Amino acid sequence: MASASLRQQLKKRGPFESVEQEAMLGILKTSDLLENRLARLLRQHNLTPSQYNVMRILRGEGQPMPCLDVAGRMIQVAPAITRVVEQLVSRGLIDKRQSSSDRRVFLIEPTTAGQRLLSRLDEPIQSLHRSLLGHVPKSDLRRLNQILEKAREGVAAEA
Amino acid sequence: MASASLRQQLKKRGPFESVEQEAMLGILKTSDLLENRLARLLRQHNLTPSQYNVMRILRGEGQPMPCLDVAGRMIQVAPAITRVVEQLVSRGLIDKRQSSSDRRVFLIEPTTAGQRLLSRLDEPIQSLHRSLLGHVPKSDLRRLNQILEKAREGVAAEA
DNA sequence: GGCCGATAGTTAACATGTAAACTAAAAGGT
DNA sequence: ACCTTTTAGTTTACATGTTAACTATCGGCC
Repeated sequence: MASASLRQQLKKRGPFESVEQEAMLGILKTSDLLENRLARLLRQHNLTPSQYNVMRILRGEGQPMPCLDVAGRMIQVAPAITRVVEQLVSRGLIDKRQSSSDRRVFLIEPTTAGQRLLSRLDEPIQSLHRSLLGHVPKSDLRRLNQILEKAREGVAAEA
Repeated sequence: MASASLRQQLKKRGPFESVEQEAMLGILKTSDLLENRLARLLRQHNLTPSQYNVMRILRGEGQPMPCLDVAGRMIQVAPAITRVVEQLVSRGLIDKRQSSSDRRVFLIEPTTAGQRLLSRLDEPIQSLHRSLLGHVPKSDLRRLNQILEKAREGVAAEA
């Protein structure tokens, strides 16, 4: 193993140059892994992650919501929402109607079909979450959530 | 605030249904935030995140590397690499040559121009990392890295 | 030595995300 | 009332990622 460790010595200036960098890469990589799994599950129900997100946000809100408000809660940018909303409307999962008080805004909300689909997904999604992260102790996950939230606050702040 | 808390009571079954779900969403959201910032910085140097990743992996390896090995270290799938490699070759940042021992494999490595570009990016990238995550105590980041690694192990395992 | 499965990589078709320019309606100042 | 600015949303053009089908080469096996 002498040559292997020699090569390591040559090629690595230490695996990471800073804790921040390691955290950055770790978050991005973990996120990709998780998102892949989620996408795979949703595809079985003919939903993309974006479509699912929109539905989930609408349910969380509990009342009709302007398109751009939905976009604001995702990372996505306006034009992406326009398309996703089109798709969901054409599949009969949400309704879209022009607001009477401000004719610029279009309000969207789930149809009953959309609500049913979302309910059917609750169990599989929960069970995916458990199967993906269930092996991590809950205390660690709580700690993780705290730290991530702290991280996001700072990122949003220095806009 | 009576009506607000009433509405909350109606529309929320608690913000999350499980720690796992909260962690999942937290990771995905944080990752999106960070990736956006990184992409913005890289764009100023005419690089996409994928292109930068390929370059970084090649530098880390320290010797010519088959295309698919590079793909393996990213989340990406083969065809994506083909295109990214094309772009990098056409911009003179990497070299690509057919292996003599196995003519199926194409080895890629950074050109000196590529190495220079990468070096020029080191400082801005580090400084981005610090500006994005510098407000989180290092001990928290170390803990975060541990937990994320643990999470990834389990996810990879239950393939 | 010729077939057969596996592997490296590419091509093509398509869904998704992003940026920039545009339309329509509201808000506000004069 | 009119004109300018702002805001909600769409359209267009393009870069990126993903899947499936394909080519070329290797390796083993008979």
